[in-house]
Amino acid sequence: MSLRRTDRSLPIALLRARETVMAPVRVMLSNSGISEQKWRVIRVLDESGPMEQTALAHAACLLLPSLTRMLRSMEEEGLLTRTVGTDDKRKSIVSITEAGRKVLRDHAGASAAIAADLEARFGAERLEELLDLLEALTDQET
Amino acid sequence: MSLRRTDRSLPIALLRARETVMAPVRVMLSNSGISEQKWRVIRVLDESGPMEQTALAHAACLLLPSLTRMLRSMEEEGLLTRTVGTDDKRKSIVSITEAGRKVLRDHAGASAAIAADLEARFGAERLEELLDLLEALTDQET
DNA sequence: TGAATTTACTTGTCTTGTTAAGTAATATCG
DNA sequence: CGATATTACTTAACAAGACAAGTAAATTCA
Repeated sequence: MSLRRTDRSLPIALLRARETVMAPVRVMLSNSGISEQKWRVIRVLDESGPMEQTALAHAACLLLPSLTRMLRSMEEEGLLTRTVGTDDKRKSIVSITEAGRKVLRDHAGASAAIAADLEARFGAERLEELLDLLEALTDQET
Repeated sequence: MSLRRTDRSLPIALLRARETVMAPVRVMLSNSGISEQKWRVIRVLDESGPMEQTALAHAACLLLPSLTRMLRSMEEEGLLTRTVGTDDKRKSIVSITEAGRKVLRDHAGASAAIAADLEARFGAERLEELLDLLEALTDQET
């Protein structure tokens, strides 16, 4: 009963692939003062509109405690707002602000350039294939 | 210049896929008292033999400062040993111990079962295809 | 209706991620 | 040879990951 070679272990392969892909993104983000996690939060909010924290945490791949702390500082920075749910007062609805959208706009060009470079070097077709497989895998075990 | 849909963003797709795949692994590891990161370290050491910290950090996808801290506690737990390099005294060579190997053996069965379950549900062929694409992606930008 | 659950966060604690700065050993270059 | 890099870690400080416990607002159900 022996273990798989680490480069054929899916969790490890996913992690290594992500580290590779993130390298240029980290450079971009370090020039913006925003963390990788906050970048995901505002992207999800911009894409999906105002949403509850639980849904936001799930979509941005964050745990609720981490999100709670981040939202506090992001609210102070003016990137988003939180309002108590009208129907259900336990919920808090998070919305992106214009300042938040500006951060996205300010880096959309660099972000697109990084994606385009990857697509050119890895191949558009293989990239689509990979994204399809990843999406299928994620949908697998909901 | 707009951003890619988050489920078509490779960094985010990789992260989401990994979260999905890791769920059962986390359950297994929580029953062992060992963290996901320490699990990677002993797997790499078992696979590749004694190695320097820089190489180990790279192979296990950890930053050196994180590794430094982890190695201290793992050494105390008896999972591995560190020796100063003979030729170059800056280097420290890390080796897995018998106790470390025992941790691997103790969970190899559960680990293989999780991998087999995934393979069965996702399909062996698609899994190989996905691993090939991930490996190609990782090799892309060395 | 009201006691017991469940849900949606929040807080606390500890480990790990991340960046910058520090230290000691080795390599390089004038 | 000796001053100056460079390399291989280590330490420090703060953000984020992870798990457990806490709180307040719904929901369920006897």
